Amino acid sequence: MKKINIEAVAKTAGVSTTTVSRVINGISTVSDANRQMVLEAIKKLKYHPNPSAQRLASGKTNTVGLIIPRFEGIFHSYYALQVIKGVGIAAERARCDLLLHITDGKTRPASSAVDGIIFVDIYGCEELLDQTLEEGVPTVVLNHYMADLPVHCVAIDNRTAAEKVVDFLLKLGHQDIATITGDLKTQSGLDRLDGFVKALKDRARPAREEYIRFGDFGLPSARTATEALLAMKDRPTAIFVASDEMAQETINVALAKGVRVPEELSVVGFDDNPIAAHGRVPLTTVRQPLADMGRLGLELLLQKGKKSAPTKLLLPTELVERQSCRQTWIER
Amino acid sequence: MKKINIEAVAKTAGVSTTTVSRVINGISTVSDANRQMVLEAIKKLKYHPNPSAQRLASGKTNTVGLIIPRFEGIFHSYYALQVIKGVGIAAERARCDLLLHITDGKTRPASSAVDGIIFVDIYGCEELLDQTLEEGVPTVVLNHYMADLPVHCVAIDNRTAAEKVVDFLLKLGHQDIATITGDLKTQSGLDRLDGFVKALKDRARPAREEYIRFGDFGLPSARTATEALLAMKDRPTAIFVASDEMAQETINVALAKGVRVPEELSVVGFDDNPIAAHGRVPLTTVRQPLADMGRLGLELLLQKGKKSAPTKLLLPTELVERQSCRQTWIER
DNA sequence: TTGAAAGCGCTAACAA
DNA sequence: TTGTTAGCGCTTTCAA
Repeated sequence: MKKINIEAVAKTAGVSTTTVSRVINGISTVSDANRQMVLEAIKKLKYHPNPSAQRLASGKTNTVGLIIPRFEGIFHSYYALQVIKGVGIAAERARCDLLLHITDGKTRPASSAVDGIIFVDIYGCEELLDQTLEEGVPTVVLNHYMADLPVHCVAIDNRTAAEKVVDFLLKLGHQDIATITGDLKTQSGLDRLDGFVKALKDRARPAREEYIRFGDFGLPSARTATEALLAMKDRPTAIFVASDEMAQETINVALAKGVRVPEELSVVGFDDNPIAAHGRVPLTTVRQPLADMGRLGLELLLQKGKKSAPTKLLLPTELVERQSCRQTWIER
Repeated sequence: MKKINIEAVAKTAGVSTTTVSRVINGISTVSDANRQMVLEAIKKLKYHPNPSAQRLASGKTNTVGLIIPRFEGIFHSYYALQVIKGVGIAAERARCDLLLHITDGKTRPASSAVDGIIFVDIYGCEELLDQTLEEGVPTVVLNHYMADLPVHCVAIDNRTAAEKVVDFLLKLGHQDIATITGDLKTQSGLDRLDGFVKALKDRARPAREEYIRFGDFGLPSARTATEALLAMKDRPTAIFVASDEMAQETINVALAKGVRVPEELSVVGFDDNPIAAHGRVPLTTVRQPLADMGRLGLELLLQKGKKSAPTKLLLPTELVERQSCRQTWIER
């Protein structure tokens, strides 16, 4: 049993290896007759080109490194898998290999192993990012907008999203709007709060300080915050919660205390986590295009490479109205 | 600026490329003096071996393909990311590259691109599996025990887990135990039901047919099933639900109907999804070693290769007692 | 439109 | 313990 390599194909097709290579790579300067012969030989021998050899000879890896920071939160969140899915499907479509690297912030794929690198979030990987930029590896950062660094970014427009939520609640007649934040060490947590505060300020309805409660995306923090909010003498009529999971907990706490949702309390979440659509009170929330973020990240990397100026994409969100919010004037 | 390859290192170190190669690959037949020189040269030049060249020359890819079937369910589940994490961390430790491939069941990495392949679940990828086995690529299937095929498997012992749950509930004094199943098209769904039924039968307490309600891992199905169960004249005192998410919904429905949990109804879930620990009623559930499953899968692939007979691993689960179950005799 | 031949960067006999 | 040398399988100039 002989090895099936490009030479074997060339021999059975009666052409040179160069011609076979041309057919494989879709280079047009091959006569139809020869192309047919080669194609048949390939099929007959069940030939598959050896990727390592292709890469070595061409200098192109056709591979993108996908780096996931190894902090626990990311493995419990809804979003990481959605982003991976987006990147993965785009990669399959582009016939590009994905090198998955779950990192502790120290290791990453060798530059010569990839044409580019995608960071899914950057938390704990700042050094790695500096390295790749220094080495000139084309790089995209997802879900974290880095204004200062010369790197492609695709992120969610959390501020505008928060603004939309505020406007939505104001339009429903709410005067007393509170928020339960996410982890302010994360950009999403911070931006959602900033957007909330700024929106209220811009609309001459500055947020009361006691209406801002700090959570960390964890359920216990949501519980505590909600309890504090509901125990207030002049408690809010609406709460903007920084994640759907937390918002679910807010609803649970409210209902347990006999506070009806949405009749007495409106709640808005963030994520459009499918679990939120089916809970006791279908949650009004903000949908983020997570899979799109992944897809765009890959496409950006493939198109731009390192040539162009860093592209910064801020993806729009969409408010999904379900049944956890209510107009205040209905009950007046 | 010259290219930094193994020859450049050899030159600055004053040795042959072979010696450099030996140092890189940790082959011991190198004098300490030379080793030092080489190491210094590597550091000085910031040299990184070219993986494609290494692979081509050695015939070993040092790469494992990780195949994820592209059906929606898998991206909404808690488990996929945990398994990926397990595989990923083990791969980082073994200094082995992971080729992530999200597939529609048609495409997969070329055999020559990987030393082996791991399927995370097999749903929709049966053909691909046949191909890899036929081509003699070392293969591991995770989360699906395939008794007949000569392939390494690492899965969860769902039957025994269900049995444990039954024994636990029986010990608490429950006579009327119901179950809400997962999607019976999945192996986990099916095995959890089988284990449940068999356990009751073995203990001479055969399950009543009306106490078996069919869900599909989706929240609406859990809601419907729970409502039906609670509406029964002689409703069960305990329900074993095939996933934590569904179990949460069961609790929600029960509480909404004024059925207290655990006082009037005990509920056991499956997964140990972190969200279940923090809900309104901390959920008693079954913990599956998902990350371990991933890790073991990779280690198995690396150790065994295709040489040995197929290894079939069934990982044990652990019952995590929280507060959603209660002894019946307390309230009597 | 075709093919000969020179690498791509590395590993592994083999000989010294 | 070291180095020489012949590939690994492919791409790509260059000349025909």
